[in-house]
Amino acid sequence: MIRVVIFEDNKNLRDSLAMYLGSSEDFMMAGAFGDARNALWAIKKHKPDVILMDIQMPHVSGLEATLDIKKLYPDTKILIQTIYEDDERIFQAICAGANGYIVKSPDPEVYVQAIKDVFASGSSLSPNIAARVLAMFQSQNATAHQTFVALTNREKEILGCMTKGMSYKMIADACNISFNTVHTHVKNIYEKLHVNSASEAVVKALEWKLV
Amino acid sequence: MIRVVIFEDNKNLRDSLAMYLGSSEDFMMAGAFGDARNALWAIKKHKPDVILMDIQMPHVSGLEATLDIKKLYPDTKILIQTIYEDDERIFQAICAGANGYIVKSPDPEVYVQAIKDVFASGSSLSPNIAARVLAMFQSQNATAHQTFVALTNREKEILGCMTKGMSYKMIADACNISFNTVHTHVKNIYEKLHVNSASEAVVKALEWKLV
DNA sequence: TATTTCATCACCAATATTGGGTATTTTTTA
DNA sequence: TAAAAAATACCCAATATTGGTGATGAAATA
Repeated sequence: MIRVVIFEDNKNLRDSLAMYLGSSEDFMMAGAFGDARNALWAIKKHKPDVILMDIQMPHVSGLEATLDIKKLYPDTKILIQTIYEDDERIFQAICAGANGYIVKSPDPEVYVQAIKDVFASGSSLSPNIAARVLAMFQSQNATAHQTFVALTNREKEILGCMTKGMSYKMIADACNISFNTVHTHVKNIYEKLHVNSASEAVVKALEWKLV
Repeated sequence: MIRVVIFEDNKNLRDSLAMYLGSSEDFMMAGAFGDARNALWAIKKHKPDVILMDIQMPHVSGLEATLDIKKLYPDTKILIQTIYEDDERIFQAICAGANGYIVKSPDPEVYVQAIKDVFASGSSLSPNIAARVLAMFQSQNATAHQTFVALTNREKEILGCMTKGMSYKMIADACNISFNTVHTHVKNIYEKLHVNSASEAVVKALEWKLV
């Protein structure tokens, strides 16, 4: 049996979920709470295997609670359930240590399956959440713009120096060219990148993985 | 009906999958191939909605094929199916543009559900693959340094402006403070970050996710 | 071969940044 | 409530950056 604790501020949903899960032989409902203020105490007392956690709750958000719980009980699986599908919230939830993220559904079997998956395999993502996660993952490791910004080798080298915070003088020294030549290259880089300061150039260089 | 093409070198599995999916009213089996050498031609001809792609295949690996297909047909969903669950392969598959990643299963319903999910929601991940992806995601976005660099809110705000390439003047304007105050904050930021130029500060801000 | 691109260098002038110091007010914390 | 931290602001001087123009030789390209 999987010991489950629920944090969900909507009383209706909380009660129906508790009843539905409690009536199953696979689950042992260890507690259901309307907010996460006493979450740590509840975890300590009820020792759940899986926690079903709403994001939007009064007093303490589900993300904060997740962070706190994971610090003390890293092995307890936390399944975020929410109506929000924006990248920012998904991102925060994952970084807080969530083991799964499902969108609220009227079908209780969705919860049953997700809890079982989290318990057995360590994770569960709704298909549309999975799509967002993969997209974020891809964009973090993207190499898209390289083709569109044609920096010469020297320019890339100098831009690389700039991302290390080097001044014109230092770059000139490192590349064995004159200060004025560095200046010229920098001007060309700025034009190609459509920027007009070192900071902007550095940000683009890192974002677009030009160096 | 969802048009499906299969690339799978194991003839037994390929044939049984084709038969199983073909007998369903939800799917239209548009082709099943033992390797991906003529993948692009096959896609062009059969115009599938979803491609079931094995990783380990003779001649051309499923990852290479995925990369090639996604370049020309970015909207065609590619579902990787494999026995491998190592991080490296999962990582490569995602970066190649895969929309889903499922572990081979003896239960054909697993494929049915995964294909439907990919088609409807854009993605599908086996629970244990999802766990690996989340773990990679978390480690990539580890926020170790935050605790050690105590920037005030105002300082973070100004550092944020700097990552957008704004000058002191622009920052002063945006934050409704004087040029001199911006100067003071910048000096404090540089001291806390142990840097002495905007570029360096911006790089650290991005690397350490301080903004 | 003619042309274009790349890498190099120089000069000038305007503007921006950086580092130093000092100081007041407000907010937070002990 | 007293002390500390944060946010505000100003001054000065040295240095760095930015944008402009112009130019040369080498290498790649058409």
